[in-house]
Formats: sequence, structure tokens, C-alpha cells
Amino acid sequence: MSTETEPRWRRLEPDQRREQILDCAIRLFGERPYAEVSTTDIAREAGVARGLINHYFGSKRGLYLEVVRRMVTVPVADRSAVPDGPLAERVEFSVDWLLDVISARGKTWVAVLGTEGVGNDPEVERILAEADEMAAENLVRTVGMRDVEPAGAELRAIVRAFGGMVKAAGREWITHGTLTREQVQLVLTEQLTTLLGETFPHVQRL
Amino acid sequence: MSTETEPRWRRLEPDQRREQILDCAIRLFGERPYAEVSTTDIAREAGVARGLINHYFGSKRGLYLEVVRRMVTVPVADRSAVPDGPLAERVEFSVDWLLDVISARGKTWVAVLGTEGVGNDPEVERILAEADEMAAENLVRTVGMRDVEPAGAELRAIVRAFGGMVKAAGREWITHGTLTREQVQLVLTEQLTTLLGETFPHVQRL
DNA sequence: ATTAGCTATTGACACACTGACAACAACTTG
DNA sequence: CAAGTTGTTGTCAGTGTGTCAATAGCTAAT
Repeated sequence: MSTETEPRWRRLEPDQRREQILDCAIRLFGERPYAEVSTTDIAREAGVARGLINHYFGSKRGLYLEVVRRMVTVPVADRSAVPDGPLAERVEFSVDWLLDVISARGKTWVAVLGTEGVGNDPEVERILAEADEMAAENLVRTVGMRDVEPAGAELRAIVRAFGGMVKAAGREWITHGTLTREQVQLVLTEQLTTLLGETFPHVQRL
Repeated sequence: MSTETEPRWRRLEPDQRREQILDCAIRLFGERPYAEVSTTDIAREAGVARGLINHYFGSKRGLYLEVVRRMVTVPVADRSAVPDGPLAERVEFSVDWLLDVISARGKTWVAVLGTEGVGNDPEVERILAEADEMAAENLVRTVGMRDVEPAGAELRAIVRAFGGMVKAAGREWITHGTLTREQVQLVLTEQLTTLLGETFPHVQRL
């Protein structure tokens, strides 16, 4: 008989194992609501003992927060490619880039933005708020509103509000198919142009 | 000694008891995330046995859905009070009415719409989608876009997208206090006016 | 007033899930 | 090849949920 013994499990680098578990968790949390995904399910999916999840993420909640954090992270725009024309053109470019990002994320993206409903988790809310803030900041810089720096706080708040429309429009396009990309592009471009070019100055004058 | 015996508990009409439990659940779910509110907590709050919750709502999830349904229901606008002027005026009136509703709900409202996170409950999503649809429908009728009836589907989709901005702007105003009501009013009015008066015709021509 | 019937409400039981921890085994290093 | 390191496992106690038979508040008939 052979002394060659197949190891019952492989010992991975902490980072690898963490990543693997996280991937499975992302998949499962994307399919079912939080309460209906047990750590046992995740452990089975990852082919791992349940206790290992606690070892790496502390608790189920900790793992969940990691998942949210991961899915909500948005890449930063390459600002060197932004045209140097009038506001409308810069806005159009930015919106186009935004829709590219959304398109690339596709199903994963909508899983994040699907409304959860009652029962706010302050921690989750904080993560989401930070992501919104970064997205708004990013958008403002990309369209290059350098001349309104002193009113930055108000501007960012308004752009964050606009972000709500971006998400909703994205859902109409990606998940419901009730709007085409061209339609969304047109709507968001015109809206944002008006918002930055006309409405915002009016708001400042209030 | 008196034969007068104080009842250990009162027997209520099913509807009353249901309502009472629902009220307590709304309060608690508004304060803490779903997973951190136990049925025991709700039962204690309502001064009732835990089993009774299951009797009335089947499961904790069933109760939760009821809570969401209740909080998300938006009153229908009184269309007789809408002015008969140009689009901009009708829009301003509608937005004002909308902000009144939001203001009245206040903290409760943001508790529902505030958190978006991973772990979508399809049932919850359906409820929210229906509410969005009704709100959009309501808004379209209130501003009186009768002349575009044939393109109703596209218009409603666009207005639903706008609804995303309403929610986000409402959060900036109510929870974060980063915008005043006047600012929100101005932004939403101008945006919606542009959207209906200019952008929508462009979209139709696509 | 008393009793009988109805059902709203309770209390306890069984089961599922989570987090903690000590023992174990895969891998590394000298 | 031996000894240490630590990634991984399996189990245990505590907590929360759903079910169900028994109980008790209420009402109407006698």
C-alpha cells in the first residue's frame, strides 16, 4: 500500500484564502438576502470549515461589511483623457465614462444598489456614503469645476443628489431594460449640464 | 377577600393587535438593522408573547415585509389643487407637494429609503419598485403630461430615474443637513422642468 | 348570575445558526 | 529530518426562530 497521502485540505496563504472566501460570499450575498445566507452556506461554497470564516472576518457581519466595501469601490477616472471644450462636452465625456463603468459591472453592480429597505446598518450606511462622496468628488473634478472651489460643499451635495439619478437610471437600463443606453446617456448628460451650468449658480445665489 | 380578578392580559380584536405589533415593529426596525432586532424585542415592546407575532405575521420576515409596505406607501396628490399655468409652475407645485410629504415622514422615511446594500430581498425590491412606479405615475399625472400619452412607458421610466434624485436630495436635506429645503426645491424644480420640457422631447426623437 | 363556547393569547419545545476555543495537521526552517 | 509555526478543523454553549397544544379572556345564551 502506498504511503502517498493526498492532503485532506490545502494550506493557503492568508490573503488567498481570504480572497476565496470573499468571492464566494459576494456570489451568495448577491443571490439571496443577508438573513438567508448562512455562514455554513458560505463555508460549504468555499469548501472550508465554518469556523475559518470567523477566524478571518470575526463575524458574519464583518464578512458582510467586507463584501459591501468591495462591491462599492469605484475606479477613478483617467482625467488626462478629458476633452478641453465647453462644459457640455466635458459632461458628455464624463457621463459616457460613468456608463462604461456601470456597464462593465453589470449584474454585480445592480446587486449592490438594489434597495435593501428598512433596518439601517449605520456601518453599511457609512461605507455607502463614503463611496457616494468619492464618486461625486471624482465627477466634479473630472468635469473640472475648479472655478467654484469655495462653494465645494454645496456643489458636492448637489452632485451626490444627482448620483441618485445615475443609479436609478442605471437600474432602468441594466436590470429593467426600460431605457436604452443612448437614452440614459442623453438624459444624464442634459440633466448634469443644466445642473452645473444653470441650476448650481442659481443655488449659490439663494 | 375580593373575587375581583385583574386579567393578566387583554384580549383585543385581531386588527387592533396586528396594528399594535406593527407599530412597535416599525419603531424598532427604524432604529436598528434587521438582524439586530429580535422578535423577542418586538414582543416585549408590544407587551405580548413572542408566539403571537408568528400567529399574525407568519414569520419575522413576514412582519418585516408588512413594515416595508406600510412605510413605503405614498399618499396620492390632490390633483384639483394643481395650478393651470405653464409647465414650470405645475412642476414647482408638484415638487413642493413632494417635499411636504417627505418632510412629514421625516426620519421614518429615510429609514426606509436610506440604506442600499448587498443582499437584496426580491420581495422587498418588488414592493419598493411598485412604490416607485406609483410615485412616478402620480407625479406625471399631477404635472399633467397628457399630451405625451403614447410614449407613457419611456416617460415613466425617466421619471422613475428622476425619483432617484428626489430620494438622494431628500437624504441630503433631512439626514445630512447639507442642503436646505429651498435649495432642494430649486434644484429639483429646475431639473424636472428641463427633464420634461426639453430632454424628454429629445429622447423621443432618438 | 352562571355557564358554555369561541378564539385570542400564552408558554414550552425542537431545531438552526452563530461565535469561541482547543486540538490537529500542513507547511517551513534550521 | 526534527521542531516550530500557524492555517484549519470540529465541537460546544448561547441565542433566536417557528410550531403547537394548552390556557384564559371575552361574549352570548340560559
